[in-house]
Amino acid sequence: MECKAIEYHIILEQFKDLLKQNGMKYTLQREIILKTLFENSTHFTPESLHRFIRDSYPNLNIGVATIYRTLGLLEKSDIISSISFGIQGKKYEFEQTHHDHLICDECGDIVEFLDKDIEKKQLEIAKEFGYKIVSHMMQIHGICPKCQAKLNEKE
Amino acid sequence: MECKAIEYHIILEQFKDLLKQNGMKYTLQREIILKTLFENSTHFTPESLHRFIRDSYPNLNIGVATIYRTLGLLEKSDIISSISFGIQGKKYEFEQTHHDHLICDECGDIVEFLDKDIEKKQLEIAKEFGYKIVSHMMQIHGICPKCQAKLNEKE
DNA sequence: GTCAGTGCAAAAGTTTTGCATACAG
DNA sequence: CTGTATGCAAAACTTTTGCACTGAC
Repeated sequence: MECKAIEYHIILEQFKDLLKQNGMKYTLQREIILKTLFENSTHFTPESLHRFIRDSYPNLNIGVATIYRTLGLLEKSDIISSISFGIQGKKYEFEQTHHDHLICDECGDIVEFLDKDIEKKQLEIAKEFGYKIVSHMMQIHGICPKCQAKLNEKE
Repeated sequence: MECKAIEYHIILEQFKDLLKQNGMKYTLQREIILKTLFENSTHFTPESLHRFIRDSYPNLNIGVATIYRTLGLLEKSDIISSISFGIQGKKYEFEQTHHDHLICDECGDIVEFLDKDIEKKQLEIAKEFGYKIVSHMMQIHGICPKCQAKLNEKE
């Protein structure tokens, strides 16, 4: 917790600097969106993030447009990243160290993981085709243990 | 070429059988959609596929709804598969043997590849978390050699 | 003939844009 | 004060649905 709090201030300062450098303004809406993404390891869709913030800050009355605009800004600044999880649509998450996703197709549960061998292989493949790597992502879709149990019960 | 022609008939027969088995009908629209996806290794969005077919068969007058309905049907039947390529949206391709994608973020070019070591690792990871694997996918985003050259010229 | 499939158009979602107002710098 | 950011509502897209009609079986 302590650790996270410190990190957050660093992130916030970086964000403020970035805004200042680009002649942009630091606003309560932008901070709340950043904070919400930082504090919740959930993967938000623009719509779910909007709902979550409306519920958490009933007095704020934040608009959808602001959500979309800020998500775009944060993503372009590499502070958050987005991935499309198939039928669940595009989701955003705070950009921590890179990791991949294991997704349950039944309940939508998401496990994050990182495998060094795979990371290394990816670099090799990009090199082989002469590509300059920008990012990479991997998703494994499956059924989580809980849902497997549930499905077995039904039979 | 010869080889592809033979394969296509096999696929078409399988598709017809599948339709018959489920009390569904074999229609010209369905065949043309299947054929177009089979013959073009391009990754189509519903919209680009619609446009392509309208252009290729001006007399057919196929509706968007049919495109969406048929893509859904073909995907559910594991004849084609869909992936979301970030900003480029959801795209469909003929389901060949499994492979992954290397995508140029500049020009949208897509290279397909397969790496056995990564495939093996994915199975191990799923197992580790108790997931029953359904599918998996990997995307490496980068800049292709051509675009790298173009970008260098500009400077 | 029967019933699933189609095209069309309307509806439902999702994301973007224009504009007057609010508010950070 | 100035000009960027916001909320709102309209617009632009994308995808789904309802329905009368067509066409496969």
